Amino acid sequence: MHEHLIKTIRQKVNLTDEEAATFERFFIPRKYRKRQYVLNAGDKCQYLLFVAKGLLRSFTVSDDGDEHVMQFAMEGAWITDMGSFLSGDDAIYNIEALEDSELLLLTRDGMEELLETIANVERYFRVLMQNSIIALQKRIRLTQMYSAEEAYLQIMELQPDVFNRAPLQHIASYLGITPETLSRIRKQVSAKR
Amino acid sequence: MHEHLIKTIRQKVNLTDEEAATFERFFIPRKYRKRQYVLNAGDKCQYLLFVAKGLLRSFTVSDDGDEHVMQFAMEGAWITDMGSFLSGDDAIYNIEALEDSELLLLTRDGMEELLETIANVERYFRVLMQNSIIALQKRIRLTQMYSAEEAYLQIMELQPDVFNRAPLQHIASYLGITPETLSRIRKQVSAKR
DNA sequence: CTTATTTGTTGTTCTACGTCAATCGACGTG
DNA sequence: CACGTCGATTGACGTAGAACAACAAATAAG
Repeated sequence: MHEHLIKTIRQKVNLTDEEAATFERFFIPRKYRKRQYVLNAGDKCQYLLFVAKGLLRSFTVSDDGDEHVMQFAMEGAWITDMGSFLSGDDAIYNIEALEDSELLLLTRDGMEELLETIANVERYFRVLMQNSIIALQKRIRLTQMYSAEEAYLQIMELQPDVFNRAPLQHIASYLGITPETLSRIRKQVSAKR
Repeated sequence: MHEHLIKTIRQKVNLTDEEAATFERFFIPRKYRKRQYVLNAGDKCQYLLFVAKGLLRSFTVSDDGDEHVMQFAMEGAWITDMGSFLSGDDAIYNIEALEDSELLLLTRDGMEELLETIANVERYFRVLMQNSIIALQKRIRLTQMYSAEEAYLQIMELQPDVFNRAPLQHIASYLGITPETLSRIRKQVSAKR
């Protein structure tokens, strides 16, 4: 279960075998069933999560009860409530397993210790964060410049691996549209070809 | 002009006076006039920019010629085309001075050298990136869960310093609405009180 | 001070998407 | 196997915001 983690890290920075072994030790493996919540908004987010297997979503719930998906995370991805994890504030996001999933959990203390123990870890996380920023900006442009249909076509073309696994209602939420609208878009798209 | 930079860094990590002096030396001070472009989409983005004074915007231009604002940056903020700066790809963003501005420019090589020379720099940038992620996620939720009017009211309440300085057309673009719609929203809002 | 240019406002019309409600199918559970 | 629940689809109708066009106000330029 940890091999995936090490392989992912080594795509961005070098780790000696010894370092890799140390690194692994800080992660708590845990399994979640489909529909199980990994984090509830309002709680403190205690972990940074690495997805070894499965699919998760993070989302907020607005006053009127509507859900708004922030992120999907599949194998090899990280997910957390960054604000809560880093600052100890109450979490604003919920995190839910959309499939049976295997996660590797890193606590705040664990992370701090890792950053101090292994030189390249600080660099790894910086690079990881940079890539997240690029992805988030891309996502902002997606809804800012494209119609719902165009945005839908783009994500399906560029990230089919995630979005073919996610339920339609959550894809709609991710795009900021209703399930009804997404359903109509899909109908139109399939009619066109 | 560099004092602001050092003060900003020291809000997040410790630097000895010696380190601070070294740090400063890597930054190229440069002034830009209002309306001047700091970066043109299509060029390589050579610098990470620290705003010592003034106000900038980064934005993309879509095929139909519409502009889409990604970010405003005022004193104390950083701005760049992250993808281009880090990977050497062509820039997709333009960066323009909205006021006469004083910037401190850091090259890619300069950044690498700084990361190697001063221990806490790596940490500083990681923390900076983390905060950017939190801010970007907040921004995504802004348009995902709120109406244009609510979103407008929120940014004006939460970041009045930036948004009271930025031209309305660019605020509209940031929110993903037309200038006409923003104008009507403002009229309604002011009528309500 | 006068004229251009840019930026913001207002009115009218149009459309993409939302809302509400009903239906159908796929699962999961007793 | 019947029933309840949940997810997706479809239809009818409503609305926020876009598009287009004209105008006003503010800035810049001569």
